[in-house]
Amino acid sequence: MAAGEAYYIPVGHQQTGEGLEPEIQLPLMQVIASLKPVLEDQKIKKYMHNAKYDMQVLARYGVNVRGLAFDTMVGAYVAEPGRRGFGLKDQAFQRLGVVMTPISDLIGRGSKMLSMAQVAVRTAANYAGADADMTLRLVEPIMADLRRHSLLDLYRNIELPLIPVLMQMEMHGVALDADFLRTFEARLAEQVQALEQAIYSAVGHEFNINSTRQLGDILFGELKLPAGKKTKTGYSVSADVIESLQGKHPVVDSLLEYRQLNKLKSTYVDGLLELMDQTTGRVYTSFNQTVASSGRLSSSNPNLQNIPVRTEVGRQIRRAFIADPSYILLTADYSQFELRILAHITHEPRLIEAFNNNEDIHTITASTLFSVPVEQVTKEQRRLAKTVVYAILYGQSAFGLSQVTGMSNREAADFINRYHETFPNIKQYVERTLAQAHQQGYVNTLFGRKRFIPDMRALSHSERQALDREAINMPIQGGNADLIKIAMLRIAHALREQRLKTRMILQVHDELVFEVPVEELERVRPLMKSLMEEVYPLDVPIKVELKQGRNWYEAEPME
DNA sequence: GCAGTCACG
DNA sequence: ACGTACGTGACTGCG
Repeated sequence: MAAGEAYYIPVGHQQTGEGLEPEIQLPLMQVIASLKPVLEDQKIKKYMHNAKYDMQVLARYGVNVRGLAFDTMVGAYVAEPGRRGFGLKDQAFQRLGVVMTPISDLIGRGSKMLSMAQVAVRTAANYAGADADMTLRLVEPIMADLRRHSLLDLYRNIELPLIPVLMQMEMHGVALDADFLRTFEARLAEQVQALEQAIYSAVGHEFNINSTRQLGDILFGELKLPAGKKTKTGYSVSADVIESLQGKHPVVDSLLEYRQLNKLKSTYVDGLLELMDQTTGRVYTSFNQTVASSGRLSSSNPNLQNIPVRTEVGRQIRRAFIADPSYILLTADYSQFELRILAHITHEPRLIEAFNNNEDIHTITASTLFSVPVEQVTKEQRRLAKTVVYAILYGQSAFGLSQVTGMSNREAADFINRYHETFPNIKQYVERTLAQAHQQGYVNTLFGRKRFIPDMRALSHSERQALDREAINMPIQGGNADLIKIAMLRIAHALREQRLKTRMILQVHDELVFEVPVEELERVRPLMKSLMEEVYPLDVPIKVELKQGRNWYEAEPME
């Protein structure tokens, strides 16, 4: 096909539209049978836009697309991950100056939305033809961008082959324990209701607890409690502000508990039940490959990358994520991955030494932070230390640190100083990275993934600082993303080649979750561990922790 | 559709 | 004096 040329095969329209015989439409099965050999032929190259989606649709009709040579959505993302608008219409406008017809012109929007089957053949043909045509015409300019910025290897060797891997994960889905969720739902509903009543009686009247404005008026107006930080629209009623009011009014504790349990109920329990497929009992997330400017994946509908783990009651949600009968969930978690990448990039001797001696960095930091012996560090303290270390690394101020930890501004400043004295190369890395960002206009990861940093000359001080922090974060967060993506490719390859029934089902930034037939466990455990740990040799060892269980709660590693 | 809040790495 | 780690997505209220 050439630019400006496209073909449309009408199938499944409810009406063909004016002037067209019904015979213009072809039987679905006949069309599939004719196209299948072409679509499945490795030698016939395909250019697609958002291939993961179309390949999934075709897969449901038994067509396994081979020969994917270019995905214009993923290509545009790799070329400039910091920007938004990788949709076909956005790209056609940005790169070709073509204003495409939005789909809403054909099918409308909202509740009265039509399906494509209700659109006349000529209208659909023009629309679909434009999609195919623009996809073809976008390949060259995007390819040229990738080449110019030395991004072709990253694109060809990582992002493009990742598409079918993500597709398989999405299609396989995750099994849920619906009975558990419904029981949990009932218990939460009861507790939330009781807390509502407790809040109303503590305040003296009913109101909408979920309305930040009403809540703010009551706490800081009616009850005259001391207001904390402000937002654009009024006084903040976020958890840290309410926590600071503990002991000052009986409503505070109920309010905090209400917030936690209501969040759990609406987002997780109700949300998951809503999105569970009633026939398969599974949820099917989308792994978005073109959203995060650091190169990470994101997950939506439902988001399975933010399932609670930090509090015990929240963590219970993980009991709902189960393996099929005769299967086991296996999680493989990169331990302190970002810090190991940092150690590698910075060649920081103290960090490298600690990792080589197999010491637990966060526990050591926690023992310093809370002045307790290493053996007495609690889970909670370790978790806080972990937050603090990353916060400092990415430029948090003494003030910010004091807010999170509850220590004084002075103590926080001392802690940050001690941190930088202990790990002097980290400061050097920050300076080097900023210099590169300012001089070259971009920063990059070990595998050449780039994030462009705009010219800051016209920006305010705080805007510049924000960009600086993004620049410092990107090589670490993006490097992490590079490495786990490579591991995923090798794992997918190994599972296929060794004809294993094990399926990779989730990726949570530094963790992979597998559904493993019981009889494959002994084989798969060491296989996953070595593939992940040997993904790319760093200056420090890479450590992966495995855990298994009937559900995600039992299989949840330490961090 | 935005703002605020809160869940995760 | 100022504003105060990075990266995400979902839910709710409100105009």
